[in-house]
Amino acid sequence: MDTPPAASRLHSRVLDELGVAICGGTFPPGTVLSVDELVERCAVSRSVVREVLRVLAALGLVEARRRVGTRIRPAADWNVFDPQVIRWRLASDQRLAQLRSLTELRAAVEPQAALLAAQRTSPTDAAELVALAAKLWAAAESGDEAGFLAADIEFHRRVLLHSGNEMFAGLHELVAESLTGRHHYHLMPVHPDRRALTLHADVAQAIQRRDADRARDAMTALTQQIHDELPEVEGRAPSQRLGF
Amino acid sequence: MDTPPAASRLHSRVLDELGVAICGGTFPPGTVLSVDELVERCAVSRSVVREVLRVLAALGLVEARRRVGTRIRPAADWNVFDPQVIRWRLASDQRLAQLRSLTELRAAVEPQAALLAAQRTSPTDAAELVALAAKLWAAAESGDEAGFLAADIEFHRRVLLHSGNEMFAGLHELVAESLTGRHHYHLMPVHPDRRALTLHADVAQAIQRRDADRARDAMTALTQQIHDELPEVEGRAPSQRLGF
DNA sequence: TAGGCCCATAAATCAGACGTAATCAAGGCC
DNA sequence: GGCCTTGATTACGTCTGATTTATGGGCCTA
Repeated sequence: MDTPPAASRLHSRVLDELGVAICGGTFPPGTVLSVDELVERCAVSRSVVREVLRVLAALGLVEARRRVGTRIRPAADWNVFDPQVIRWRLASDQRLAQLRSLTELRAAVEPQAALLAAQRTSPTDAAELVALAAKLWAAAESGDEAGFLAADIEFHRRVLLHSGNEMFAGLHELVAESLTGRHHYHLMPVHPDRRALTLHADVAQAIQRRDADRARDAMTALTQQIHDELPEVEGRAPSQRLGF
Repeated sequence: MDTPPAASRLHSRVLDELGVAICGGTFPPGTVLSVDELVERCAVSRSVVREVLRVLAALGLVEARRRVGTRIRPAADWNVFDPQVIRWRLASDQRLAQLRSLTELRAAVEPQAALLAAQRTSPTDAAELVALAAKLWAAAESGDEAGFLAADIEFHRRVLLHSGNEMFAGLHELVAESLTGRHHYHLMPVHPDRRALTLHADVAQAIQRRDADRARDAMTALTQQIHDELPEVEGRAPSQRLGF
């Protein structure tokens, strides 16, 4: 079984609780949390609280100082590339702004990844990419939403993995979270349009034919379209609660 | 004082020790480390070891399983965007490959960041960017290596920060580590050439004049040059020890 | 007012105990 | 003979109490 048994219950529960609270703004930067205080509030032992705080510190969310407590750090210091932090932020009322950031990053990274994949991937992997694009097309035509999302995630994931660059590859979870988030919050078109489907196929085909420039251009067009489809974020609107 | 007092001694010592060992290949993926074993080897208490392991688990370097121990995870699962992980990997014998990866990522991200900065940054910040490019030029002409490195880091950092995208901004540490690493391991040209200096100035000027496309193109040329200057990595050469 | 000393405080560390789940192997059943 | 059940074992997970350490702020002196 390759399923990691979902970490220890208490630790991950408290970690998630605090992560969501911090990223969601319940504890604004500057707030201090003491260990004893959290022991009471979360009804767990000091070990659990301390280990959670250590992890949060590693993610840049908090900073422990002797004699004062553990202070929430400003958002600029957070490790926004950590998948866990991304999830917490997507769960906050900043989700739209977060999705726009993620999409802008994708628009920068994925075209380059497609270019590199066209130069470096193996014939077998390229073939599987073409197959995935076809599967995506089929899922769209048959209205299989879940299948479409899964194939979409897998497609973009593979392009990143086949770029032959571990930094790009390390972004595959980020892209998956981004797509899942977009779907989960109903921020993507119900019926994926034909152009997007064509562009996915173009990317796959270009990679298979080693046409690096065309792969990059197709992916650029694709990510640009994804970006344009996101609803405008109106300044710092207090987010209309969607019921999630 | 804004200097975080360098974290607790034991914790950071053991964390760094294990991080370097794992990223350096001393413990290949699959190796299991038990808490008690580490307690002896590092001569610290269980709390310290457990907190360190929790952090390493959060960074994706290890995975704890009941009844078996804490196992090193394959490198593909590591959080390669964590600044600490980046440092550990730059300290390993994979440093050249790591620097190439970082540089390829920069080549994808920084041009887009420059484009966004040209659209979004304030006049004041743009002016400071131009000043920084000039300072860079001056440092190069007077042969001030340390000053050049500092100005270089600050220049690229600001472009990322002024992109108005927190994901790009979150990469500023990564770029700093990359530049520092390149310098520290003597992998950059001793005398920065005139073209790189010109391109820095071009980027700053284009941003100030809101010429987004020119800012992007200049940054593309710049990152491309940086990439081309890196020595070729010969397959999986066992790395000629440089004395560091 | 400036500078240095003292102390209360909360994190950092240590030590030991018990709970819990996953592994492995022995034994029985089909 | 092979598969399933079962129980002992093991190392992580959690809890608790004590002790050490560094530091922010108050207080005292010059």
